[in-house]
Amino acid sequence: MSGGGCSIVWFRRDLRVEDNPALAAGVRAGAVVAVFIWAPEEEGQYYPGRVSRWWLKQSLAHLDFSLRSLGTPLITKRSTNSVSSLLEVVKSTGATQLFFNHLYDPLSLVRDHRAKEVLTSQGITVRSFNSDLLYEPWDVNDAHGQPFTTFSAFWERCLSMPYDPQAPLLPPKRIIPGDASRCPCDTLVLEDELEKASNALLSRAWSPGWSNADKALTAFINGPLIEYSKNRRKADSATTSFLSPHLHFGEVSVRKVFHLVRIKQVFWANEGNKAGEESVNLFLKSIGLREYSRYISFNHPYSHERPLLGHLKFFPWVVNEGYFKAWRQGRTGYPLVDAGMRELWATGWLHDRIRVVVSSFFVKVLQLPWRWGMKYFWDTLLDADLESDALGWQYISGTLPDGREFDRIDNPQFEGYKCDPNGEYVRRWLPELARLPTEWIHHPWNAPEYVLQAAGIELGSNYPLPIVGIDAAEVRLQEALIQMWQQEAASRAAIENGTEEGLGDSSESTPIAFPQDTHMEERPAEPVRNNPPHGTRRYEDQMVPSITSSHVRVEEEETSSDLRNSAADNRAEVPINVTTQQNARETMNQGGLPNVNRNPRVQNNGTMWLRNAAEDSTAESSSSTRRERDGGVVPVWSPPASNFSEQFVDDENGIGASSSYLQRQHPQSHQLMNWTRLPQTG
DNA sequence: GCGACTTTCCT
DNA sequence: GGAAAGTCG
Repeated sequence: MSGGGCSIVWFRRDLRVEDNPALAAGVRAGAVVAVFIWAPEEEGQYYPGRVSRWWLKQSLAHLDFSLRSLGTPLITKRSTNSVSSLLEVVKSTGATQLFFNHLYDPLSLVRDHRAKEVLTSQGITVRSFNSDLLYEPWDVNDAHGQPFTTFSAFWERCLSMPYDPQAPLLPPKRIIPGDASRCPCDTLVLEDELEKASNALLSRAWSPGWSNADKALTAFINGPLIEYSKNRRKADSATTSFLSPHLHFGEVSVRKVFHLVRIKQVFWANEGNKAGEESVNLFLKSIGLREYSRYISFNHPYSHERPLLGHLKFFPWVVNEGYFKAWRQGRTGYPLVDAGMRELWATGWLHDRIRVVVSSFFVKVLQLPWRWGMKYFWDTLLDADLESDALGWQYISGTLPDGREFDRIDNPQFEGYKCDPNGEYVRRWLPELARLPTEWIHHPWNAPEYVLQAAGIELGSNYPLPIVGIDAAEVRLQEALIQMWQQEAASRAAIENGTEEGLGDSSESTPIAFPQDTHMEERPAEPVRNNPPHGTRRYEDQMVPSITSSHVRVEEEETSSDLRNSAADNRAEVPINVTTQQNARETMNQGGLPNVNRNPRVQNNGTMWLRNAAEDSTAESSSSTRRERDGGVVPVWSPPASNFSEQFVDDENGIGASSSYLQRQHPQSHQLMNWTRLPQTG
């Protein structure tokens, strides 16, 4: 089937040689050229953060080493357009086939579709595989063939599928190298000099790379796993798997994790070890959440930027950059929150429990827009993962059908005594509180003066008073919710009266720009593509390793005068409606190929992203276009799933959305956007 | 062992 | 808010 030419194996977030179906297919087909394309500008505002790039750098080196020892190097390419780079690689190597593994974030869905389309039209055989999930999202449906809308139902179904997830594949024994002599490597600069210093400590704690991932997995299964149900909610103990960054980059196959863990479970079940059995269930559940994040992303590609429940769109977020800064710097006056934020700042890592605490505090107490928090996580987490983080923040924000109630505030004081009962975690990250007795460690504002004095604490001076009181936060939250429902009702009424135009551009439903003064993303008014490819962007927040010296950074709050203006620039782009060529005719009337592209940042990407989707998705074409099993298969718009539309915000626009910014961009508002299958081949 | 009550957890 | 699990008489 190889027909003489070699195969390109396109590595992305599957940086492993074991259980890698795309690589296996390439090896089976003959000579292989392995390629990794670094095109971060394609990610828009989700340009990978410093620690994430550090990880990637190590992981690529590791993969290159492994591939070389099997017979072929990893060719790295620096690009601003993955698809055209692929095409160049194909041409310069004379390849006739392209293999890659699926990804499910909205950007990849569109990019990969385009890659298939473009390369197929050049006569290249393109095949793609599932390597990232136990089951492809389109294979997990309810009795009516509809996607699930709650996690537990979804996961129950996954665990009771009639067929097991595929057994992991062994690594190839050797790889016949394709001719890459005319396809030189680009050097990827994934960290600059400044970042190197900040990154130096990371390698003490972490070992990226697929074989290290494998070791981490084995160590976890033979160690902490059995106690997982007991220990998993202690902030400070090394009882979690620490697999998440490995999983993010696909260094370890989730199917291998699943199989090994299941084997252990059977073993413990036979021993009658109930705790061990339960531990496996709980651990698998966290694997299930990762699956679910892809599932949600696939079925609702806007979930990283818009609440899945429509009414949350009307929540009056507190746009207060001072709060945001205090949260980032761990200066909120709530010890558990501050300890967590400083750990994140210093290490790029947070225990899952602490992520819940700090993000819940962010949304419920500070009432800052959840997407700011999500973006900060993206910039700082070692395991930053768009799908998982979007799911996490939506859960915390109460914007999922089965998420937390929005009106309930988690009290960091009580949470503190649950996950850090002895205050050790707080003392480690907040040295200024180190001498405070455990009795007060999670609520120093209640401590008697003499206790504080003895501990060397002066509240408001060397440790802040609570930035917002819980009681005040509760009151404000109730008021905000009342306002939200009023807005929602008003908007609903306006739509029913057909006067939605009249409501104008209410700021509540306008996406709120990520503050620009945080140095975590590209500087304002400077399109990404004009940035130097790397390096010169500043990550000041992350670069202050000294915790104690950081507090007195009294920077003036430049309240960004043009939040409204920058909203347009910061909103992540919207995937366009894409179809296969075979089905292009059916959907052509929807403007399947965009002719409008108002986002200066994505002009180079041409047709990949579309700011103004007004032309798309009239969704009249209810063509749930079934695809052939093999070859250039793509996600397409699917017909509206009317039974959801009452509950979910329509992915393009919320139910009851007023004529906001979004509304104007997406006048056809009542269809649930959905991607159908990007089927597995091979 | 059992029912009423309390606490914990929920993606 | 409601299920599930723990606790006490």
